[in-house]
Amino acid sequence: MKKYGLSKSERIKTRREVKLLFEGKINSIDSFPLKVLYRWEELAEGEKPVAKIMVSVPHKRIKRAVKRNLIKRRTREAYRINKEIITGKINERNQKLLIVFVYVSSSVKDFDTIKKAVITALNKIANLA
RNA sequence: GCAGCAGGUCGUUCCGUCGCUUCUGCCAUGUUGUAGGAGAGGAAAGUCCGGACAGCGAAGGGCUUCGCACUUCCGAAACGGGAGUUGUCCGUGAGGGCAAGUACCGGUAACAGAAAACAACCGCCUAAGCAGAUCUACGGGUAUGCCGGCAAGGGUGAAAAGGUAGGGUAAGAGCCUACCGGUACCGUUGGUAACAGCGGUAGCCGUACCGGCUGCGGGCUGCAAGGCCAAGUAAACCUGCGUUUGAGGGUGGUCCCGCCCGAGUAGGAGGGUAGGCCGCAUCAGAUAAAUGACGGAAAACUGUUUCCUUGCGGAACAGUUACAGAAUCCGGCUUACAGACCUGCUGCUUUU
RNA sequence: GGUAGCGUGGCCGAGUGGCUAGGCAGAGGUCUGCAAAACCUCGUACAGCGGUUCGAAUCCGCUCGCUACCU
Repeated sequence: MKKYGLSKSERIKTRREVKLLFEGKINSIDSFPLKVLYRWEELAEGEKPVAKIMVSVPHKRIKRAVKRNLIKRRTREAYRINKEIITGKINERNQKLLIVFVYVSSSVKDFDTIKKAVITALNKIANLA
């Protein structure tokens, strides 16, 4: 796994995994302007320990597609730069970690604000694990 | 110089670090390599029109229904575009917006007003016809009434049956005449045409909207169309109709002509699934949806400050750099948009 | 992605071209010793901007917001 990469395999792409996050017993962290939901999963046959993420920005709060895209890119970027915070824990537990970042503000925040929120959330996940 | 109108073009650039999607090659398959290439728009938007494409019985006829409607050219087509015609509204102006087939038939026109369309409430008139007090020279016949006539005047209204003047009359009226305005028709000139100009003829003379009528066009549904693969469940239950005496279905709002399938079918309640591939790209081609993040320069614009300068300008600081993100693909329309540039033109001001 | 529909006071909701009904809630008053009930009175309502028309909630465009359906 690249140290600062974020390829397809590190993103949640199937309906099954989304269902797990929103229907099962989940852990939630508020870190304005984000709400972070995460869940540890046992590895399936042949899988390696990995963290998979998705970013959600509701149309109800941000009307323009350009702005929603911008927020998603900034959030992914902030995770990409700082994901090493949790990579150690994942290898230690030998599990799969699913994370979803839900944007809860109604205005577009700059990169620094989002970055701080992501770092705070990742640190909490690492400490609680 | 300032303000503006019309048409067109563009709509940030460069460097560094770290990333994303995809294609090709290589090493030989790293579910995470390496090298090189490609990677949002003028509106990608709204989904308002039109087409390609796909499925649905041949998509045939009648009725119904929907859309369009000055002329001409372009266009595959469009409720599209160019140029033009007429009317009307806005603007000092350059210009801009809107409208336009037809009038045989029908409907509507609140409130106000006499009346909103074969007009007659007030009003004006009493010539002709009938009756006829007073009067009478006994022949009549006045006032008046009846029967009627008229459309000039009436504070309304968005709109009132062409306007002015004269004649005419009982009173009046295009009833008649002159001039003016409009309409229709004829001729002629120009124009492909809409139409315009000129000449003549006809007293032919209010308006708006809608329906109707006429002509032309349209089958419907839309890539969640449609096709394939994989996985899984329930061939079970209830009700109606039916098995060659034919239920039901096979595209449209309905009917008809004809054709086909047919032993099940329609509804209810309940259960399962909701993954992948094609469609889907002539160098964007994703699919929880890539095309970016951060930092530093440059450029442009705006504002402020002070200084220099006759002035054009220069410097410093601050701010701004829009609207907006492809999802089958094209042609238009509409809407959003910081700012810059080009061409033609208009108004005002100044100088010559 | 595509296809439909809706928007009328704080809330619900009628209104098919002529002053925008009605109910609930709210405010003030009458009544009462005080309340309730009843009665009377009151208010920047047609999502926004244009167009057609003498006149638009209504008809026609565009914009905004909301909802439903198609897999």
